[in-house]
Amino acid sequence: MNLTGNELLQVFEALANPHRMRIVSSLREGRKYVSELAREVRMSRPLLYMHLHRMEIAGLVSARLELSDDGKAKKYYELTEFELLLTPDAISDAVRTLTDKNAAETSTLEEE
Amino acid sequence: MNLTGNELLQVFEALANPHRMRIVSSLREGRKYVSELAREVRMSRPLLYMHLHRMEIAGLVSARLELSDDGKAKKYYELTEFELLLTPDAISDAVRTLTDKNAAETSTLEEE
DNA sequence: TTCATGTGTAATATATTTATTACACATATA
DNA sequence: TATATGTGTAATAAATATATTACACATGAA
Repeated sequence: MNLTGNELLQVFEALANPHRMRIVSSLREGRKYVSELAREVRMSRPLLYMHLHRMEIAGLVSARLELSDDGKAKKYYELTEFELLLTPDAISDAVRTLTDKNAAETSTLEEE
Repeated sequence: MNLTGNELLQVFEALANPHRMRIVSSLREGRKYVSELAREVRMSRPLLYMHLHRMEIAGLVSARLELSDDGKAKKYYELTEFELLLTPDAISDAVRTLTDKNAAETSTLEEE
């Protein structure tokens, strides 16, 4: 798994929160839908959404909306299997591809 | 290296910032004193202090105040050699020792 | 004495993250 | 129809993190 500086930063940001660490732990048992997970980690659904979005952007989890037998739509979140070795060297390498701003645009033009 | 949940969280928090990632990268070249490092990473000294403190608490760096030949006191910061494998399992394990608050007190009494 | 170089911190402003509240909409069942 | 269960989001409040400014104090050299 070779991440750019910005990607690695997003992973750190995604993990730098106790709730999100617990979410990782909970999802390790298997995929769960949002309301289900919200009950488990004792969190309001809107708040959980926010946390899941951050984790999704970082690539830690992925989502999939399904229609269950009882007709309810359920959004299942699943854990990404990741494995990265964290060392000063690994971070230094990543820093070389770390841009100042997490600029949204993938523009060809680089600003001063 | 076996960290508790709270310790691991602090490491994530310490790394979840582009400046601090750059500091790790810079210190990998060798120890540096604060003003020197501030010039390298182009940051004001008070701000750098703040970042270094966070990293120090997380155990990523260590400091040592020395008296240099020219009589100036210089505070040298050095990188800790760390190596941790980041996987869902590792995080889950750590979560078991993750307390709700980063409570300062190491009290025997546990609050409800 | 003044200047350039260090350390150290308090007070404050700004920005970002985290959390809550209040909605809208859908399906199945009592 | 009312209730319980889902999804999804906008607006706002509260808490933290980040950044700046302004200090005090010290040493050596010009």
